[in-house]
Amino acid sequence: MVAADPSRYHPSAIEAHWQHIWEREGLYRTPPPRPGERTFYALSMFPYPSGSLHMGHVRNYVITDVIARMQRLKGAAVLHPMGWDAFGLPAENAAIERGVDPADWTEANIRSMRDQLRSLGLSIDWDREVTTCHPDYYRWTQSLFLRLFARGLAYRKEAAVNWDPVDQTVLANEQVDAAGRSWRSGAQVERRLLRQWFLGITRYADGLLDDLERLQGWPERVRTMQANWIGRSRGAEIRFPLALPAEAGISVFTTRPDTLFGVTYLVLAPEHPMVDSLTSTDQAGAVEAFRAEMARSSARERTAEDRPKRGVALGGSVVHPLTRQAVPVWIADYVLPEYGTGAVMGVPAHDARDFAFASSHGLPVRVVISEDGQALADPPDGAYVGPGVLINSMGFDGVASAAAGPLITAALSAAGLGAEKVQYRLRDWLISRQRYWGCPIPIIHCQDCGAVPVPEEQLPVLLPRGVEIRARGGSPLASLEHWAAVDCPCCGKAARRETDTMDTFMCSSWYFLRYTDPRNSDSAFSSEAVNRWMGVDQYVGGVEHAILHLLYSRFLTRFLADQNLLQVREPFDRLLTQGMVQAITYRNPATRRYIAPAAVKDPTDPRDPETGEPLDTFFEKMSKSKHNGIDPNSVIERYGADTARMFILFKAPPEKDLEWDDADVEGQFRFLQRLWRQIDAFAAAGGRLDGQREDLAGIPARTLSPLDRDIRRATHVAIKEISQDLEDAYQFNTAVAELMKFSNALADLGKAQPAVQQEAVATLLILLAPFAPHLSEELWHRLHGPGSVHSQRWPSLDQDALSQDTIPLVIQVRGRTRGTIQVPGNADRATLESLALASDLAGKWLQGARPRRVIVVPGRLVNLVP
RNA sequence: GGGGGCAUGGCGGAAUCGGUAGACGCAGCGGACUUAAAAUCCGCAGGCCCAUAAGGGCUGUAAGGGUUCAAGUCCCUUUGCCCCCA
Repeated sequence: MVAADPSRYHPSAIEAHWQHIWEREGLYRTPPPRPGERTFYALSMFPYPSGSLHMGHVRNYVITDVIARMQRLKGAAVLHPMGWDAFGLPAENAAIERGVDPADWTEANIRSMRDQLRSLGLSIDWDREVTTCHPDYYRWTQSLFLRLFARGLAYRKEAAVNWDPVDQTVLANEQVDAAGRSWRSGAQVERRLLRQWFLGITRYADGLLDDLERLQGWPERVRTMQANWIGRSRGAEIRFPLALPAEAGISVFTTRPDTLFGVTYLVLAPEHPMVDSLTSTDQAGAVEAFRAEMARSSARERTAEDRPKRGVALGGSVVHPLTRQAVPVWIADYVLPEYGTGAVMGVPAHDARDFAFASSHGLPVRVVISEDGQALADPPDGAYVGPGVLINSMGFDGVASAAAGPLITAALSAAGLGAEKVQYRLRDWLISRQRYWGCPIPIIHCQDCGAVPVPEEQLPVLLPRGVEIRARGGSPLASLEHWAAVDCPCCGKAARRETDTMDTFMCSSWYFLRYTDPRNSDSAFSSEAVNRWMGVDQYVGGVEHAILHLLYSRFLTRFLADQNLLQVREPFDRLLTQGMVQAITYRNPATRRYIAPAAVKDPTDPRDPETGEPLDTFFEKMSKSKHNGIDPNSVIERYGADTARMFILFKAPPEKDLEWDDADVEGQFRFLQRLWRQIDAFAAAGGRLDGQREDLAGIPARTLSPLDRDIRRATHVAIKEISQDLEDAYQFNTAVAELMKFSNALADLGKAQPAVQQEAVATLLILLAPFAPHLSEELWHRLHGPGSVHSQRWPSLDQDALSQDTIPLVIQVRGRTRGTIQVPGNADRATLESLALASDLAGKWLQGARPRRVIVVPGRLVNLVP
């Protein structure tokens, strides 16, 4: 308890006080769950330690904290940890720009962010903190890599990769945006051929796709996004031989084998190995020039749909597998080497992209499907992609297109020129990064033995300290001879370490497993601990991780389950994707410059402080460039963490975007002050929460005075509504509204009998505890409540307390509401009908007519239909 | 282009299985307290219309249509916005 000025609410005084006490007493240390005890794993996506907490973090962690606190009150053993996604480029960029050591920079950021997190009053067990850049963590990331390597799921291959010329590193496809720019540096990404490490996620594609259906606790749209990303399509692989009956040829994948007879050309990726042998001498120059140009542009650029499809004929041709006619071969920008077989068959009549390509290059269009089976009189003016009946297709004419695919595939199969095939959009996961500040890949390259794993007992392969990091020139580790030079663990000869580090998504794809057993030095986690806590009951984070982080985590969880290292195959049972925190933004429409809100004098008529021009206003995600960021520290300093928490929860439902509004923050602060005064008045009148409390549940509601009964009803309505709001869909906004209603209903609290007062106040403080943990704890102690408010039991609902002698009944006439009458709360249908018919409202609106039909909804309404 | 979602007062948002639309809050207005202001407390409040008033009527959930005793909620069409994939 804090002494100063007891009648006023001073959050700054009480919050630090209670944070200190909770920590000292270990209130939030995860209890070892007893046998049979219900466990609950509440997890927030751990942050990158950038050094400053922003409002998006606050929203994320407050949501998870409310859930964790509520589960504790409901008697569960709760795991609610926090950690740091601590490898990554910003630390390295800081090293380049300011010469600081990435490790020092990261540690300092973690310290300051940890302090900021503490000031929010989160019920986190800090003893379980996990930091991915610490050797005692990344030792196990390396071990995980070696497990994958041992099963052939980590492998090296030469690949055309996305090269970021600014950050001097390779990027995964997912890290390149639609405009072909790096997600981090914003640079135009180039394509290069490099030998890189990959993880075989495609081997798990079917399982990852099929099990999405079972993730009923995930938002539909996240599951859809993952399904699209995996992109399974069924079709056929078809071989176009160079000549018959020759063996060799070009294989294509198509989802439309039914259009095979419409093929008028073939297109290869410029990088396809067959390009040289199919290029005629007179086309050699044009082909070479085109390939050189393609090497400079990214995959996204090449396939962008709004630009013309460019290509060059090679001069050579292949043979159609069924018609045996010659098919000319082209190369074009829109075919990518790593996609399918790197070659597609061109069917301009039935594919929009092929039609566009054929039109601009004068290639013939051959219609083989028509809606009614009749041949078309005129050449089509666009591709027909719908179903129909085959024409011009040799023996397949008249067959429905849906049935034709398997028939044609079977014919090809018989000829040894094709087979059914399932194709995925998902690629294997490229994890090599030519950077310093990441987890070293524990591999040694030996002239004789090849890629040799570092023996498990030699892990971790420590990241060397004191390394000079330059802006350009690839991996800093590669030039570190004393580090890279080692003996081969197999043959003992001089060998060289792998100098690439891992994609940080690798580190963040298993951290939730480490939390269950964070200090284990013998293994990544014990099976006992991991199986006791996994899967995560509630995962909370931003929707920006809907694809990558969540898919990678699912993949590694499945892999470890296959290794019998854990029992669950899916890591996250329920997922909540919280909306962005937005703030008001001002922009001068003429200059397109953003104006800081502080510089705008009159928000009702916002004008440019320099020119006086009127400004556009809208809500956008907080960011430095838009000058609209709100610093959580300043909000906490001014109003306290409890107000910030309440505001964020109340202002919008958790999955929707939230518009920051200072006036609403103020309003929330006022509510907490009002609550404080309310409880203070109760205390001043001698109210306490210690000692034996009378059990009101046994006393029938009708024996209480009307006021006692009203207050009890408000108490139990609050229990019912708030429990419901926190049960299935997390509706924190309406839960806070119910707390306000409850408080408003206690205006005459002091006139109620002591037992009713005590029940109301204790209930109010316990229901409030997950939302405003400091305020509720302080008031609980002022009233001499036993122990901590956070160690109480969630109040249980007394149905009888909700009962009312009379309730309003809506009278409708012909479905239109005409008013209400008071009826006994327990009246049956017949009584309700006769009361409704006898009412003044019925008399007025029916004017003596007898209703033809009467609909009675007990407890709600009676509808009279004349 | 394909897939998914959303649209409710001046604003953020409520509304269980179709059953009094606008809970709760912000902003606003009126009153009390005060020398005054702030703070606090009490009250009003979707729109339009009638009435001196008490009160009453009509209308209203992007637009249009449908199902139903009853539609913000279900179905169809249109428009606008957002997200994902191309």
